[in-house]
Amino acid sequence: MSAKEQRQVASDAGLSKQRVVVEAVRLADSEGVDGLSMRRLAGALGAGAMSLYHYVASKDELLDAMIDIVFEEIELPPEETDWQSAMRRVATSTRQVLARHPWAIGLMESRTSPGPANLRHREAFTACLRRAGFSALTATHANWLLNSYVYGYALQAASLPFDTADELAEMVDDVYLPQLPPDEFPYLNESAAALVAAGYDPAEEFTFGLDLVLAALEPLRASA
Amino acid sequence: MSAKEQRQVASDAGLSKQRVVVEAVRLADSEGVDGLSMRRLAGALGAGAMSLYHYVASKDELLDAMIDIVFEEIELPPEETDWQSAMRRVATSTRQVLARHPWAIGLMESRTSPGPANLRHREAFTACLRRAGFSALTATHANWLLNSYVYGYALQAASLPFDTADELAEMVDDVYLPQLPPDEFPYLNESAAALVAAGYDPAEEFTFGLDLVLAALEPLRASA
DNA sequence: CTCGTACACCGTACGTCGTACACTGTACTA
DNA sequence: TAGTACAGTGTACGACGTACGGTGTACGAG
Repeated sequence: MSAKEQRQVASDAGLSKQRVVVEAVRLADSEGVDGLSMRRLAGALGAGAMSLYHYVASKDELLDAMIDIVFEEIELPPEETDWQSAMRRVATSTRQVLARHPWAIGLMESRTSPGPANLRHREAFTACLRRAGFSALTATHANWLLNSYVYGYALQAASLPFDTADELAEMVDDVYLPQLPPDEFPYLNESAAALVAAGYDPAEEFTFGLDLVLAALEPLRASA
Repeated sequence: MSAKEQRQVASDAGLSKQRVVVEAVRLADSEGVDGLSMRRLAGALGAGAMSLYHYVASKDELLDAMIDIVFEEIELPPEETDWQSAMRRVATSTRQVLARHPWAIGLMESRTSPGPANLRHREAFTACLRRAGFSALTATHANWLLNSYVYGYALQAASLPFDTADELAEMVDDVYLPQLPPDEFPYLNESAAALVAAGYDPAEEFTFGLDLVLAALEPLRASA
């Protein structure tokens, strides 16, 4: 039996790096990244804590692998459409994935080496921009700008406790206004009132900035 | 002796919430947020670990207070200039502060309630936009867009191990290219080469996106 | 001058964490 | 059948956050 077949059998019945990391992501999703410990993870897998170290060198490596799984979930830019539609797809997908795994945002800051899925993603991303007529340098700029917007948006969204217009209205009345004296924070009070009055939907906020950024980038590409 | 005077004396000699939090920020800056423990913090202050709990209810509250100190360091928008210059000042200051305290970025995701400095900052920020002629709704959009860009930029920058053109060139040759097979990652290879050839300076990247975003927002304000 | 009270501060202890290390059992090779 | 490799584990160590029950000193009341 070859080493590969052994690996195959092992992954059918017992543990495997894939299984460990996937379960870790699930645990972090449901309990938060602070609730993810090697012992709890092992418990969820029906194994002893130390068994995990046969598939992961350390918890740090586990976290790196978890981040790369998150990147795997992000759509790659489709090749058959115009660059703006493609980027919109990627950006939207990224936002959704990061909303699903909010712990990933905070983790990205501290880990420096990108995983394979991350690299594949960057390659496809710049490929799309280059094909659309951006120079290598401008594509780098666009890359930074778009990613900054998406990550920053996800970061802000993760620290907000509401997702819909109704939840927002509720929070404004029950939580925000009580702690915002109108004489000290006139503009925030005005904003809060205006948002509630307009039926402001936080879900649409993302599109606004994204469209603005894409439109601003359009004239920078050397049209084919 | 009034309670206030007592507090004054105490802050001259012994501990105080201010001293605790400031030292915690210093520790997180030098050792990373993982290196910040109540015991080590107490040690740095020449006190016992449990003494800290007279000034801070829990480590979570300490982290919240640390974040608010970071917001205190960010410049408020000056009132005497045009809105673009003001926003540029704020954005640049935010970027610098977050570069000084990279741990703060990852912390923002998990803590939901904004501190007083954060609120003051938001108020001044929207005030500036409203005075420049943006509607309350558009000001909210601009707020999201600008903050997303700045936070996202800081997040990406924090996970990069280089700050100057020279360091970049060194990293490209020694670390990136060796792990990027040209046939699998043609565009990343091209980009890396183009950046090094152009003497690309990462420090200037921030300005590019910021200017683009500001210019894109300009037509959205109802000119006075 | 003494006592009671308040409060800043701390020592100890508990449960949990990551993980080093030495150990099982099982499966396959020779 | 003996040997080897390796998946999986049990125990133990040092560090963590923090509950709890102390100390000591400062000060107003008697």
